[in-house]
Amino acid sequence: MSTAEETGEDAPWGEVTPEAARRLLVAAVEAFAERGYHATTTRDIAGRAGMSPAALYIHYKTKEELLHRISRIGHDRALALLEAEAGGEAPAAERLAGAVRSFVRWHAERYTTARVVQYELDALSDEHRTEIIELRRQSDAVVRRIISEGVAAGEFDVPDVPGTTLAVLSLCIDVARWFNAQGSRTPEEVGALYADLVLRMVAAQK
Amino acid sequence: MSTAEETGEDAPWGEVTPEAARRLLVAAVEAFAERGYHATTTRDIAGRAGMSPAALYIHYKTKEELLHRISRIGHDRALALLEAEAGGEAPAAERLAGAVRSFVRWHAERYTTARVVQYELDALSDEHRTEIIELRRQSDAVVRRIISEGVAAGEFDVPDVPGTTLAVLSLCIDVARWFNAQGSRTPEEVGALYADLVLRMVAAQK
DNA sequence: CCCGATCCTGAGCAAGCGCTTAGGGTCTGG
DNA sequence: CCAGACCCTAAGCGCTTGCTCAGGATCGGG
Repeated sequence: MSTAEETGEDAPWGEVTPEAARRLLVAAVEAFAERGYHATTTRDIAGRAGMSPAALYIHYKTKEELLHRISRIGHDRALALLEAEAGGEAPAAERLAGAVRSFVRWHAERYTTARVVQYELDALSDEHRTEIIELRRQSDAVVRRIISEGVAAGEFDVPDVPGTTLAVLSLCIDVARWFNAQGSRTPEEVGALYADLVLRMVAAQK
Repeated sequence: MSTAEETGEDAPWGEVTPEAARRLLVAAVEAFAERGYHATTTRDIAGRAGMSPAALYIHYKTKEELLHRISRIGHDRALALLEAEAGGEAPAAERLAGAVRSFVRWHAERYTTARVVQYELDALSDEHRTEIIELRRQSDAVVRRIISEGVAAGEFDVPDVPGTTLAVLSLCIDVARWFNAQGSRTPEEVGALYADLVLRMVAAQK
C-alpha cells in the first residue's frame, strides 16, 4: 500500500524486497536499538514482525545476517549523504557545513538505525566487519578531503587535519547515542548547531 | 605487592577491598569492554580472574551488580576530574581547556573502563540506571557552568549554551569508542587536541 | 593435634538461546 | 475440483546461560 510512495530517499528500507523480509528487518532495527544486538532474541524480532520464531530463518540465514544487512544499508546511506555534499565548486566551508548538517540530521532522524549501525560493529563476523570498516574509511576520506581543500584554499586553519577529521566524525556519530525523539531539539536544529560548531573548529583564527 | 604504590589516583580500583573481589572486577571490565556486557559470560569473567564460575557469587550477588560497581566508580572518578578543573579563579578558557584535557585523557588512558561506563548504561537495572544518570547530570552541570561563566565574562561567544555543553561532553565521551592503545596518538596528545578544538568552539568570533 | 572460620570448587539445575524440521494452510492456474 | 508452489507454524533439539549448593582445602588459635 505505501510501498510506492516510500521508494524515495525517505523510505530507508525500500530496497529490502520481499515485504515479509522488510518487516523482519525493521523489527530487528527497533529491537537492536532498544536492547542491543546480544540482548535481543530472535523470538523478539519475529514477535515484533508478527511472525513465529521460525519465520525469520526463511528470509535470513542467521541473526548476524540481519545485523549485517542493516549495517551495510545504513553505512551506504550515510556515506552517500556525505558524498552528496562533498563535491561541487562551492567553498569548502559551505560543503563542510552541508555535510555535517546532513550527516547529523540522518543520525538524529534515524537514530534507532544509526545506533545499530554505529554501535553494534563488534557483533559482526570478522568478514562482515572488515567490509563495513572499509566503508567507514571512505567516510573519513570524504571529510578529510573537504577539510584539506579548505586549508589549501586558505579558508581554514587546521593544525591537525586527520585528528580534526576524526573529531568531527566522532561528534556527529555520537548524536545517535544521546538523541531521542522526545527531546526538545529537532534533527534539523541539531544539524544546524553542529554545522556551526564544526565551522568554528576549523575556522581561520583571528 | 603493588597494592601499596597503587593506592593513589593511578590505581583505579584501589577502593575495591577484598583482593579477590578486585581481581574479579578488573576481569569484568576487560571482558565487558571487549565483548559488551550481554555477550560476556560469568564463566568468562571468573576464568580471567583465575577462579571457578561459582567464586563470582561469593563476592557479588549478580552479574549486574558487577556492572553497577564498575559504572559507579567510573562515573565518580570522571566527575571528580571535571570538578577538580572547574573551580578556582582562573579564566574560564583555562578551566574549560583543563577540564576537557583531563576528561579526555581519562577516557583515552582508561578506555576499557570508560567504554563500559559510557556504553553499557542500558544493561543496568532501572534503579541503578537512575542513580548513574544523576551523576551524568552533574557532569553536564559542571561543564555548563564553566561555559556560562565564560560567556558572562565576555571570554566566550556561545549562542546555545546547553547545546554546546552537550556537544562538548559528547565529543569527549566518544573518545572511549574509537581510541585504542595501539593507535598513533597518546592520551596526552588527544587531550591537547580536543582542548584546542573545544576552545575554538566557544571562542569569541572575530 | 583438632577446631571453626574463611574462601573456594565440582557438579549441576532450570530457563532461555539460536536454529531446524516436518508438516499444514493459502493462493494461482487449470 | 485438483495440483503444486509458496510461506508460514508447532514443536523441539542441543547447547549455553546466570546462578546454586554441598562440601573440600587452607590457616590461625588453643
